[in-house]
Amino acid sequence: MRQSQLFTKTRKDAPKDEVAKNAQLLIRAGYVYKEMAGAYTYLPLGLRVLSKIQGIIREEVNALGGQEMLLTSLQDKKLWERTNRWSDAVVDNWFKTKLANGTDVGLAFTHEEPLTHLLSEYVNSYRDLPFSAYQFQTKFRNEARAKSGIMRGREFLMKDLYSFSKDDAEHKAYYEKAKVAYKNIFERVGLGDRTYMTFALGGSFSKFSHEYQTVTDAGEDLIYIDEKKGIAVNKEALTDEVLAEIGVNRADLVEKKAVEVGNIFSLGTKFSSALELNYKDEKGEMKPVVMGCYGIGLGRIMGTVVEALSDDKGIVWPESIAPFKAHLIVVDSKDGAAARAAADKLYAQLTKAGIETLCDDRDQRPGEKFADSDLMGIPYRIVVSDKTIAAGAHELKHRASGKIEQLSESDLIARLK
RNA sequence: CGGGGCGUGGUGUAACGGCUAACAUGCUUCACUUGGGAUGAAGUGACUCCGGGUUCGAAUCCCGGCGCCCCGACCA
Repeated sequence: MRQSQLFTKTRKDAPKDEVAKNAQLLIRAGYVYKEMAGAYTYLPLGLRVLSKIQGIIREEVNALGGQEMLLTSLQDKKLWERTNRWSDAVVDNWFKTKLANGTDVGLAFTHEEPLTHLLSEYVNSYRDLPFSAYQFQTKFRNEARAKSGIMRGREFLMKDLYSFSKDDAEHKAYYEKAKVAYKNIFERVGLGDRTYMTFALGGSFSKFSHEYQTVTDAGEDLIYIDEKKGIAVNKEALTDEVLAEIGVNRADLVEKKAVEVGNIFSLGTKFSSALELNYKDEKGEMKPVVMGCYGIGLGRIMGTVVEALSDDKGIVWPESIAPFKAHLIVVDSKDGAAARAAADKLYAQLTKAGIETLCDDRDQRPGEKFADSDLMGIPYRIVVSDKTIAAGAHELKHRASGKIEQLSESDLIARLK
C-alpha cells in the first residue's frame, strides 16, 4: 500500500475529550474514528489490525473444532422470555426496538438463546454431539457508561464460541481444551507474557469460571497473581476456601490492575433445559445438552495491546497483528529521483516476496515521516535515501527495540520474510 | 443509573459583559528546503452545542435541553 493513497492522515493532537491512551493513539495514528461515545469506526489501518486478530482467533478456534457461523443481530423476544432474560429488570443493557408491525425485537448482546434454539432443531441424538459453534459478531450493549476508548463500547466485535456436550465429563474435556486455545490466542496476539488465566466464581453450574486478564495500568479490575504458577484470582474469588481449592498461598499473591480480554464459563443445562435442547442417548433416554460459553472482545485486545505496548512516541504493534510488517520510507534529496526510483524498486521486491509493506511515498520532510512511522507502530522501518544508496545498503530499524541494521536487498528480504 | 467536570474554525487553545471572535496547527497556492513534526509569502475555514431569558450590549451571566469526559455501580 502506498501511503499517499491511504485513508486517513495522522494528527499531532488527540481530541481533548479522549483521555484513554488507546483512543488517543489510535485516533492520532488514523486507526479509528469516534462516531459517538462508545462507538468507534475502524478505518483501513484499524480494520487490518482487527482482521489479524480475527485470523489468529479463527485458527485457534477452528483447531478446537469450532464451526464458524453468523447469527442474526435481531433477536426474537419470545426466545428470551423462555429463559427470563428479556425483561429490563433482569438484563438492563438491551437495545430494544419494534418492527413496523409492532413486534418487539432486541439487538443481540449475546447469543446463547438463539443458538441453543437453533440447535434444538438439528441435534436429536448422542451422535450429533459434541459440537461447538462460534462467530465474530457485533454485540450491542446499552452500557450506562461507555469508557476507556475502544475498550468498552456500546457496540463491539466479539468472538463468541458455544460448546454442546453430552455430559459433564465431555464438557469438562472441551473446557480444558478451550483453556489451551485461549492461552495460544493471547500468546499469539502478543499479550502472552502479561495475560493470566484468572479464577472467578462460576455461578450455579460450576465452581469456577475463568477470566483472561491482561495486566496494564489501564485495567479496571484488580487481580491477585501467583507469578510462579502463572495464574490469578479475581477479587470475588479471593477467599481462603478458593485459594485452598486451587492450591495457592495468599502470601504468594501480588495485586495488579488488569483488563479482562476474554472469559470462559460453564453453562450447565440452564439454556438447554429452558429451550429444550435435548438428545437421546444410546439407551434411548432423553437428556439435556451440557453447554459452555467462551468469549473474546477483539477491539478490547487491540486497545489492550496499545495500552500495554506503546511508548512515548506511539504505538508498538506485535508483528502478528500489525497492519503492515514493514514501513518503507523514502527520504527525498534535492532532485529526489534516485531515492524514489530505488524505493519503488524495493517496494516491488518486498511486495513480490509477500511482505506486507506500507510505502511512505508522500512528499513530506523526513522528520514528519519518521514521527508518523513511530506513531503508527509498524514493526520494521526501512529507509531509502541518497545516503543508503551511497552506502549500498538498506537501513532497517526495529520499532520495538530501536535496533538498526544495514542490510543488502536480499538479506533484507530474507530477514522480513 | 448516582456524583463531578467540560462544550469556541477539522484539531489544540485564547478572548474584563463592549470594536470585524484571536493564536497555533491543518488544508490550498507559490518559493525555498530534504535523516527527526523546517522557513517565508498569500489564501481558506466558526450563526462560539441547541432553545429560552437578563442586558443598551452575551462566547462570557441565568434557566432548560443535548453532547462529551472522569469517579462510582455493572461488563468482552
